Amino acid sequence: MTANRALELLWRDDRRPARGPQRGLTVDRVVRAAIEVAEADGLAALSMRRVAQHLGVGTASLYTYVPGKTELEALMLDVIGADDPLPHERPGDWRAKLEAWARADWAEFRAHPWVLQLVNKSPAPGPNLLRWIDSALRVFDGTGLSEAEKMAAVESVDAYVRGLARQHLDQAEPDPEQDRLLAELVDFTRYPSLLRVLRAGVRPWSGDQFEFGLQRLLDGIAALIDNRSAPPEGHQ
Amino acid sequence: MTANRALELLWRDDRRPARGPQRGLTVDRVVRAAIEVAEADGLAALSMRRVAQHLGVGTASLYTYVPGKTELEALMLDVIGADDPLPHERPGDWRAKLEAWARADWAEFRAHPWVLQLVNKSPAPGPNLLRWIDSALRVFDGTGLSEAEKMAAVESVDAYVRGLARQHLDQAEPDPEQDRLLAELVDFTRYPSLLRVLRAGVRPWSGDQFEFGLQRLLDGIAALIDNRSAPPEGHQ
DNA sequence: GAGTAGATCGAACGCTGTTCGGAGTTTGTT
DNA sequence: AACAAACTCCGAACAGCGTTCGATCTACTC
Repeated sequence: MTANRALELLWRDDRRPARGPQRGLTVDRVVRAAIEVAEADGLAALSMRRVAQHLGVGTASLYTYVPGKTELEALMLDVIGADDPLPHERPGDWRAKLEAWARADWAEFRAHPWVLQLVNKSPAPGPNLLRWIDSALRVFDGTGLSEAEKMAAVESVDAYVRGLARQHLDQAEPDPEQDRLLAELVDFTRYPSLLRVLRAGVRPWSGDQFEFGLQRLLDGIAALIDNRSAPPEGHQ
Repeated sequence: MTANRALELLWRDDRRPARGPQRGLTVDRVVRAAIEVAEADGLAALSMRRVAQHLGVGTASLYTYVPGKTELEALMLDVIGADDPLPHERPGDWRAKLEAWARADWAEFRAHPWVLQLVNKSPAPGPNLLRWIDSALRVFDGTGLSEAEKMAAVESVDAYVRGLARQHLDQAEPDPEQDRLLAELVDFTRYPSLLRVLRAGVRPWSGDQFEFGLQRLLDGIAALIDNRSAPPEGHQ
């Protein structure tokens, strides 16, 4: 079962074998090399051959450190976020903490697109993921939310940030030639509401609207929390 | 430029050539065949060879209908959502319309995972996308939101639905054996908040929490709209 | 009828992740 | 000291991928 081997790797069960020649590398060096390739030339350029080449090693040798590419990707993901500050360590109340984390995550995805493309591909949870979930849940301590609501709130903000980052990522940069062709092919008067938005200078999926949705979502969570902590008053 | 050809295809600029033998297929049949393959065996099984085989045709022939796989995927995406009801056509006020659309989209992504995996990969906007954006924007007519805010609201809900659907999709189904191994490898007392949530019977990223985040986000948007439409009263 | 643009598609190119088997190295046991 | 087991390393190969090339055939224009 490949998922099990992934688990063991993620949780660093590296009992080294007793016999055989000494290893020339470590799992960690392989993972770091993979990250360097992805950072330099993008996720599309990440291949076992490239990673091996970067390490000055035969391709097949990688398979003594890592069972396959999927597991390597899972390790990359768990390593990359290890140094980020945790949500509960940030200053302020729950809202300030979550806000700061969301902005940092958003910035991270813009800076390292490959992380976003890899995210959610992991076959098993790693230490960093669990650490992060625990921290994010802790942010809601004392808010009066139920356990299910805490988890839901965390998932919601996470889903929003990732979803918007993905839309932004896959959005091609504006190309005048393509815009010209589009204007030529499409009768935009058929889309009056869209036309009004475009005329107002708004660029859909540009990422400019990140704060708007974040604030609305946090407003909604705040309203729920206020309702919970407010004493049952007169009406109703 | 491949994106331009994609645009022309999406907007059906099919000026057929004057000379040469008659074509055995149409772009539409190729796209439909591709969708059938993805529907049957998943996106991973979608290859030009598979599509050609499904049509009883040589692989290279596909390239007379479609410039490449990327463009074929773009066409698949534009075709698949063509029959869905548009947001502004649904009953009720803006909130009811958006809610109904979000639920339908969520259900669609669960039923046809390949759509989610392909989404945002399109090199150019198709008719269906523009039609949908226009309709979604129309939902906010008369709410007092600015054009930028309307677009932001649409993007937010869209990002949330897609983000959560992706998390749910890539979540492996629970495996007792793997859970056992995880429990063996991991000291869960290091993650007390997570432990409390799990003990409460909550399954993270199960998708059960879809409604929670949707309602919070819509609450936040509603609060903004109420503020806008409320007459400037005494205090403030 | 000649010329030509286009349709079809087998074969090949360069790429991918992965497996196999042989050669070399270290260790534990006898 | 000798041997066997266990392990590392890795060139070569396998099956699959998207795409291109070139030959062959077709149907239209002049």
